[in-house]
Amino acid sequence: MAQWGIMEAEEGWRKGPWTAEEDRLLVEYVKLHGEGRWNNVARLAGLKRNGKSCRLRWVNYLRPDLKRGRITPHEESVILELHAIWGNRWSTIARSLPGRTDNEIKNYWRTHFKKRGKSSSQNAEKTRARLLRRQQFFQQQRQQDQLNAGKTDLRMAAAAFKQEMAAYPVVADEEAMFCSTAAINAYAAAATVGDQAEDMIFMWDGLWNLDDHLHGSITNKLADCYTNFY
DNA sequence: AACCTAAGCAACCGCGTCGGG
DNA sequence: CCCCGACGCGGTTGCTTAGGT
Repeated sequence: MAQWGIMEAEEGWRKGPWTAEEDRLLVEYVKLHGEGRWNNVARLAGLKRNGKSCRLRWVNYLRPDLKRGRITPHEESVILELHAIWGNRWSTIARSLPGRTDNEIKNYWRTHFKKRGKSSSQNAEKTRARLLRRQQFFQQQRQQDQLNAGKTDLRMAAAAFKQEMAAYPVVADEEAMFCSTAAINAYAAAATVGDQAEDMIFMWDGLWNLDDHLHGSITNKLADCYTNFY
């Protein structure tokens, strides 16, 4: 790959993509000296990389406990759930997903959930389709729980949410779209219960045009609603 | 087949925090 | 108490790949 080109900083540090040989040297270094003291790598391992670059390469790519492959639906749901709680604190979220890095989660979030402006209707369609798949997953996961839980407060929670939503201005710019775990779970729960799905669909739709600065407060309120479900 | 665009992802950068001297 | 180096985190960049026209 010619990504970034092959660069050398004025200090003599190499930049850009790592070669297999560099990877091997770094792995050898960590085997011998353990993680940390990254600024020693250049001296002890013969790498022309600064410590920061070495640490990043190790943490995000070379660590043996890293999980390869696609994010599973379960992991996706965890990401959504924790993002609703923690916001963009990717490292905090990553701690709950063994084998996944903050960088990976951040990239995943940005790619799948942080929707950008243009062709917004297309984006909306794609996201709704994704939501549907997610909903199917939740349906499987939670069906049993729902049956056991007595599936009571759904309509009440939806009504409460409608009331909350009415207190906030709606922004017509889909740039501000975001996903809320509470809404997703609520949606999934609604689908599980079936006859109350209409209210939950309203809940979801209400989230499409929220401005970013409302994210926190809305998320908290949704979390409250969500708590009421289970 | 050629071109275009969006998605995916590795890597960089800047900044904040922490601990040792 | 201050300074400085090491480290960690979140945001951003830009190249590659995949899919669509």
